[in-house]
Amino acid sequence: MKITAQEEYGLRCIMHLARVPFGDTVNVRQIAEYEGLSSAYVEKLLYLLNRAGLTESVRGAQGGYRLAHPAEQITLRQVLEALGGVLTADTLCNQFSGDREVCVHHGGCELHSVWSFVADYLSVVFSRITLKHLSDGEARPLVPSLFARSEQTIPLAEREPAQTVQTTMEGR
Amino acid sequence: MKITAQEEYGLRCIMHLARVPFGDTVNVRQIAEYEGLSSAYVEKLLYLLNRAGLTESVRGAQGGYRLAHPAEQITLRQVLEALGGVLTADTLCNQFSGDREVCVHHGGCELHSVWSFVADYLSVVFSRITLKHLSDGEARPLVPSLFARSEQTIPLAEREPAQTVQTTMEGR
DNA sequence: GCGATACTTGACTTTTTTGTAAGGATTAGC
DNA sequence: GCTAATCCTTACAAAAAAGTCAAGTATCGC
Repeated sequence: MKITAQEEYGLRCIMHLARVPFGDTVNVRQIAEYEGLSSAYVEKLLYLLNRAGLTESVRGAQGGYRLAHPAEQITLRQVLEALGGVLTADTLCNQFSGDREVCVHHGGCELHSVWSFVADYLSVVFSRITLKHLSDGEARPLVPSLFARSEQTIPLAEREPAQTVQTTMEGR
Repeated sequence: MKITAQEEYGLRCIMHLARVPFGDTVNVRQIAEYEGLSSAYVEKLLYLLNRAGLTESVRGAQGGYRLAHPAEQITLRQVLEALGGVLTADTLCNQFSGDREVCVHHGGCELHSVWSFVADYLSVVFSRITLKHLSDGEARPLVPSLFARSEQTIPLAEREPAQTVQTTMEGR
C-alpha cells in the first residue's frame, strides 16, 4: 500500500497555493524552487490540478496559479482524486484479474470486503480534510482515532503471532 | 494511494494456503491454476512470504507450501509487510525528498501528521485482521466504522465544495 | 505591436515495478 | 542411486510510472 509520488508532490504544490492569501498567484518557478522539484515537473502537476478545476491559471507576465476556491472548500480527497485516483474496491477488482477476463474471485471474494471497507474509510476521512485544515495543522484530529475504543470492543488477534522465522532448514 | 499487484496477488496466494486444513501442503501449480496466475509468478510471491517466515515449504516430490502458523495467528499486516512494506510516515518522508537530501518540509510538515495518522490507522486495522478472519468472511466488521459517529462529532467540510470546473477560459 | 513572461500540452527518456525464464537444489519413491 | 517432482534464487524482459523536454499559445507591460 503506497502513496504515489504524483500524489505526494502534487499535494505539496497545491498546499503551496493554499498558504498564500486567497486570490494571489504563485508561478511555477517559485513553487519548484521552494519544494525542491523541477519546474517541468511542477508544471505537469499543476496541469493535472488545473484540469480538475481545483486551481486557476493566469497567463502572461505576472501570471501564475492560484486556488480556484478558498482553501476551506477544497478537500484532500479532491486533490488526491485529481492526482491519480482514490482507492476504490471496484478498481481493485477490475485491476487485478490475473490472466482471466474477470477476477477469479468475482462474485465472492473475502478480500473484497476488506479493501472496500478500508477504501470507504479513507474516502470519508479524506473528504473531511480541507487544505485549510492542513495549512493550519488541524488535520490530524480529523482522522478519527479508533484505537483506545476498539481495543476492548474488538476481540481479536491479541497476541503477537509467533515470529520465529523458521523455514524448512537453516536457509543459507 | 494504491495497492500493488504484488500485495494483492501475494495475499491471494497465502489465502489459498489458509483455506486448506492446517498442515496440508499445496503446490505452486495448484495455486497458479486456481488463481489464474503463472507458476513462475506464484513461485516468486511464495518466495517472499516464505522468506518472511509466514509459510513453510516442503521440497521434493509431493512437496509444496503450507502456513508456518495457524491462520488465526497470521495477520494481514504481516502479509502486506512481507510483500512490499506497509505505509509508514517515516518511509514517506524519506521517500519523497525532491532533489534535496532531506525532504524540504523536514521538521515541520503539515502533511506528515495526516499521513502518519492514516498510516497508523491502517497499521492497527491490518494487525487485527488475521487470515482466519479473512477466510471466514469476518474481516469486514473488524475495520472500525467511524462514519455515523463522527458525522456529528467532527464539525468540518460539511458542504460539498463548489465543483464548478471553470478555469481561465473554456478549456481547448 | 513587440518582447518578455508564463501557462499548455504532447512526446520522449528514465526509473521502477511487474512478470518471465532458467538453472540449481532437495526430496520421495522406486 | 536414479528419476521425477517440487521448491529456490537470481537474472532478465516487458510494462507502467515518473520525470524531462520542447515547441507551442496566451497575456502583460511598454
